[in-house]
Amino acid sequence: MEKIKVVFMGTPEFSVPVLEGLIENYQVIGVVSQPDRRVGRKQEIIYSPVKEVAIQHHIPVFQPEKIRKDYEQILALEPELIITCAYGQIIPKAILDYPKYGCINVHASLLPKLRGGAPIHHAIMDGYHKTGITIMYMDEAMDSGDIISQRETEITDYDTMESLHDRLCVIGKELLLDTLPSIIDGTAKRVAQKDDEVTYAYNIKREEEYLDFSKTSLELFNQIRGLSPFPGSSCVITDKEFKVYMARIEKIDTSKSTPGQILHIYKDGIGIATGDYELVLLDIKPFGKKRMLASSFVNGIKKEEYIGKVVYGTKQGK
RNA sequence: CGCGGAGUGGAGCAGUCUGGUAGCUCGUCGGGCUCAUAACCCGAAGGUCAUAGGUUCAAAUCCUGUCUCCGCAA
Repeated sequence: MEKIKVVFMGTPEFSVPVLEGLIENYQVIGVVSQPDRRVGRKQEIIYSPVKEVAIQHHIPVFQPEKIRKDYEQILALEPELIITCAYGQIIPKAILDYPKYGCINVHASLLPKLRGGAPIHHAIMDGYHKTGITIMYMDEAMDSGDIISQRETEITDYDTMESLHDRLCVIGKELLLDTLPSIIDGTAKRVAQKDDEVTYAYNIKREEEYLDFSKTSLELFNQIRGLSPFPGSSCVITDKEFKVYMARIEKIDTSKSTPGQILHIYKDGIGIATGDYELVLLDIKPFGKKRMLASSFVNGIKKEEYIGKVVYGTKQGK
């Protein structure tokens, strides 16, 4: 049997297992990824993870600045099937209508929940207890097309954005490979999304990283885990900026304390008052330093200089 | 050359301004106490102070170059 000609569109690490799965089983004739950006302190050009994989397999890479206008090269490949996964741009109708077997998207949530660019972060931040992968037909809006298949995974208290990401990208690969045969032979189901159940998961904005200690300990706990390790949650302790990557909740009523006040220096972390219970920061990165366990950080400080001080979300928080 | 921070025993820090004996909190190892312990007591090991050069009687400390790590901005 001749292999179907597939074009893959994706950018970050999340898309890599999906692409690799396609390369093993289908004929990937082209890869589309976001344009190279200058990254880091030295403004070096780093290729996207998807582009790296494509180069390794000698697959042509296309990086249009705006695919809405610049898509002729992609159609010229004559793809029979297009798979997208965290590509980062809206695909124009001219592309959607072209392939014989359609344009299929792999999305990291149980649609119609969490439409948008940061479904993994938001699944944890917004307190979801389960999430998953959706395979769907694309339409011209964001993540709103008909659903073909879904697969769930539980979110535990130990999950971070990183652990959930790593699990979901494997599920995404498996579910896509399990689903594609039915798409190709025309037996795939096609279920419209329920409009009244839609929620959104927009890309994380800078201000969503700041920790507001007047919130509840659970909200803060979810925020920290949902942003760990990237981009991380931020706060300011004794005038120095910190990133926070993990915390735990200590069941001490702190509703009468000033939110953000440091109540205890524990052996494993820094105990801070929130809107309800104490939140203990466990895994942090002080300004200019490497990421470290809070137990290590605590070894290097004079406790009496910290206890009683108030922690803010930003320097402007004062 | 976009802006800024940092490199000191295994970990986290102080010491640097004002040059003069390598310090603190942990960890590790040995011993003690204890029914027991992540608790407590006693003791020990472990550091070319990122790196190269310069100034000096003397450099972790002052000057210059280099490397590495980190935050911001993009």
